[in-house]
Amino acid sequence: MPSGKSEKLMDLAKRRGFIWPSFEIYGGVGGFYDFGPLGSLLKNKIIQKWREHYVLEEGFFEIDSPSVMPEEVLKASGHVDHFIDAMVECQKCGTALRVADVAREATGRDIEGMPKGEIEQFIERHKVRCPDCGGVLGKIFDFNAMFRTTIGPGSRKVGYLRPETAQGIFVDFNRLQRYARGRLPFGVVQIGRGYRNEISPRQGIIRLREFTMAEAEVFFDPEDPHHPKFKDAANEVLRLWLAGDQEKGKERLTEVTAEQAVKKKLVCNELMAYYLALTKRFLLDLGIPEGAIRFREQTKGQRAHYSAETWDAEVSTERFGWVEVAGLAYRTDYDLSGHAKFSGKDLTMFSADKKRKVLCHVVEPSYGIDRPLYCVLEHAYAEEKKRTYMRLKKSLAPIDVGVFPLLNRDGMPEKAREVCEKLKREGLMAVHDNSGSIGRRYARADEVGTPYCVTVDHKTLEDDTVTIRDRDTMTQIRVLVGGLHGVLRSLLRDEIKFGEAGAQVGAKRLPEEFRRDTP
RNA sequence: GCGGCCGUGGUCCAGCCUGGUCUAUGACACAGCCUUGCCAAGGCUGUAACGCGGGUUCGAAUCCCGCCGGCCGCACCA
Repeated sequence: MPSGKSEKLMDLAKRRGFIWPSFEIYGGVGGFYDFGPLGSLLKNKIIQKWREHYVLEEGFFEIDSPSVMPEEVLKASGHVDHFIDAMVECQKCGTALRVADVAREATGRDIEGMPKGEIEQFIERHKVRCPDCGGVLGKIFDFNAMFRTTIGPGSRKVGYLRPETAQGIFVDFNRLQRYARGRLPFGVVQIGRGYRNEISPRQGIIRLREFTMAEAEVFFDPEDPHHPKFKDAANEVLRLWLAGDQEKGKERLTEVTAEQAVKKKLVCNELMAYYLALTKRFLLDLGIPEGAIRFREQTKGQRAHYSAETWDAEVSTERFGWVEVAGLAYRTDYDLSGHAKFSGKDLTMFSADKKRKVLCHVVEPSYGIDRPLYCVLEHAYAEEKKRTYMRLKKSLAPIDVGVFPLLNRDGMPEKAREVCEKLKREGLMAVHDNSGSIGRRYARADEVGTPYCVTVDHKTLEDDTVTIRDRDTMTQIRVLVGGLHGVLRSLLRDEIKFGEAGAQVGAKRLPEEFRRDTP
């Protein structure tokens, strides 16, 4: 058995079908992971929560655009030119190396960001050779981290797998702004896969070559960066790690409310502050504890080519330290201007309020889905004495309820199966399990975070009641089968307290108040 | 991509140095049956592995090479 907590978590995740290495029978490929049956359910629930915040609450428009994009789009977005590393190939042994690495190893100097021509001179002047075989280095070439492909037969039409879903939104801007009917700000979201051909992926599910992202582009008038519901978020406390403090090597966090952050100009505008607050709420909603959340301002050198200010939402993990789970970037008019220039189309918008044309600016809250999923698993993982269980939020648990017979005889298995089928028909994710002992079945359910277990026992056969066991407290209540679905539903939605949802187990008769079929 | 370590059933591991009774050890997990009146109990039975490819050898889990993958450090992470 593995010893560390994170090893045991990963063991559980693999064993029980949350996360698997992809293409395993062929030895696997780095940077790719499969979600197993439980992982898929969990991932979908996380996405569902995100939709609740951004599509329902914020009223943003969700679109779904292709993963393969023609070259022009990514030229305009700057990805073809900026999403790159300068590489050099050894003329003798043929290995490709990052120029900046070779140069640093050989000369101790950092040439990051140096123009291509100068790099070649630099290599020449310092006689930098291949660190593997000592061979002469060839021409500098760019390694673009996008996966390249061709569209249609032949190789004339170049395409790329999108590195972010955002560009699919920007290129639809004209149709979207018409859909928004002149109202600003408005937001558009897209949930989908993005692709980045990492040179060397590491850290399991944290650095993937193909991953799911949920991105929101909030379009606004740069002269009016207000959020209509800002007061709802104004008092949310944000823990900020300012760029200035990072540059000075200070670990200090600044705690301010969203409102203060704007007033003190720690954050560029009200919209940014609002979405920082919303991001915090989303993470809390996933069950990440408040103390494990912070916002780190990217320093100038860390920021993407399109960004004027970026905040990373980070979650503290045992295994990987602080993990970036979302990036909130002030993209200004970079993308719309770029696409306007490259396409020749007018991408301004007529503001119904201001009665004038506006070139929108963009604040982009962009979330990974895979990383938060890992964080959720790690924070939910709990060990108590001999018990291992996932303290997942009820609304995130892949399985809602397990249904077991107490014993495998006297018609209990049949009855349990019948109850399980009924719950499934009512729309609950219910699973039946009758192998091993009752204790083992509870343990199996605990391990994957199933919040409730229903047990059919002898009393069920007499009075049609079953017990419901609570995952976290291991206590039980007894309810009528007829009202079971309603009780479970209310429990799962946190509408009633467990102890008040049914009769105490051990009571000789079900008290009157619980003798009704629908609570 | 570099340097170091590593890769045996679902999981964790023994065996490797010192090739051969290895038709591969153990534990846990899983499936079936028995048992079982509520928290991983017990009994029996069963499924199941030497990362991939090449080489050395009469013979390779074991020695050598390449590839793939993993972990740690460096770098990268728009």
